Amino acid sequence: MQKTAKSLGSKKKAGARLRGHIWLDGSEGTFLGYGRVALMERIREYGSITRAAKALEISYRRAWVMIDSMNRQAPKPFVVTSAGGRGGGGTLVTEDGERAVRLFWKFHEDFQKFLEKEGNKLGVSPIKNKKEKK
Amino acid sequence: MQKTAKSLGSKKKAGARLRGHIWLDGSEGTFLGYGRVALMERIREYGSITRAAKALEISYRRAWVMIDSMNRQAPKPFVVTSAGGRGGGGTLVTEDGERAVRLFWKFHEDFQKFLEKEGNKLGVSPIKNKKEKK
DNA sequence: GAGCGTAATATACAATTATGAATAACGAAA
DNA sequence: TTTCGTTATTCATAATTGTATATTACGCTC
Repeated sequence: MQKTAKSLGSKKKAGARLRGHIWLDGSEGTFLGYGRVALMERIREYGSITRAAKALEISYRRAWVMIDSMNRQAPKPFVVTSAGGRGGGGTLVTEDGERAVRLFWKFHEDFQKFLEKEGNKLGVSPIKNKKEKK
Repeated sequence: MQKTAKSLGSKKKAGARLRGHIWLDGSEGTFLGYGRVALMERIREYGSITRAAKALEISYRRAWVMIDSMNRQAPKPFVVTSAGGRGGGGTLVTEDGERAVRLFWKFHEDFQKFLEKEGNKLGVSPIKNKKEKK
C-alpha cells in the first residue's frame, strides 16, 4: 500500500466518450429497445419475420421471441402475423407499432443530444469516433 | 395478413417506463460503468480486491479483470495494488479514481433527470414501479 | 528466514444464452 | 386437394460468459 498519486490526472480522461443504451421497460422487463425497433423496421420492409431475421443476421427464433414479448406487453399488438395463405403468410407492423418506432427514435435522438451536452458539461472528450478526419 | 388496427392504442403505453444504462468508453471498450464504480467504492471501503469482490458477490477474477482494464485505459491508475507486506497487501483507490467515481455519479444523476423529463415529454408513463394504486 | 494474507494468474467447469435444424400447422390459390 | 412459403414450436448443440479452485509471487512482520 503506497504510492499516493501526487499530481492529478488529466481532466479529459484522454479520449473517453460518454455512451449509453436506452429502452422501454414493460411488465415483463424489456418492452422496446434498439433490437426490437430494428426488427420492426425490417418487418415493415420485407413483410416477413423470416426475411427480417436474415437481414438482421439473427435467428428466426430470437426474432420471434422479441415480437412475442413485445406484443404481449403492448396494449395492442405492434405487429400482426399470419401463417398460411398467399405467399405462405406474413407479418406487418401496425399503426401502433409504427408510432412506437417513431417514439423510440425521438427518445434516442434526445438521448444523443443529452450525451453531447453532458460530455461538454463534465469535460469528457467530445471525440466522436476512431478514425474521423477533417 | 389482415387486421389493420383501426383505433389507435393508448398513448401512455400502459405503464411502460423509460430506462437506460450509461458508461464511459475508452480505447478498449468499456472504461467506466456501474460495475467498476461499485467496485471502486467497495475497494475504498475494504482496502482489498478479495473482500470487495465478496461484498459484491462477484468472483475475484472478474473484479481483477475490471480493475486491470480500467487502469490500462486511464491516463493514471484509478486503483493501486500491492501484494505482500503487512496484512498481505491490499488495494486502494487513487485521487483520480475518486474523481472518476464522483464524475460518474454526476453523469448518472443528470441521466436520471433526463429520463424523468423525457418521460413527461414523450407522454410515457411516469409510473415508477409496479403495483401502485390510486 | 518462516508465517501470513493478499495480489496475480492459469485452467477446468458451470451456467447462461444463442443458434441451427427439424417438424407441424396454417390457409389462400391453382 | 395439392402446392407453397410462412409462422410456430421443439430440441440438441454451439458459443459465450462467469465461477470455482489451485498455485505462485509478493513483502512486511516477527
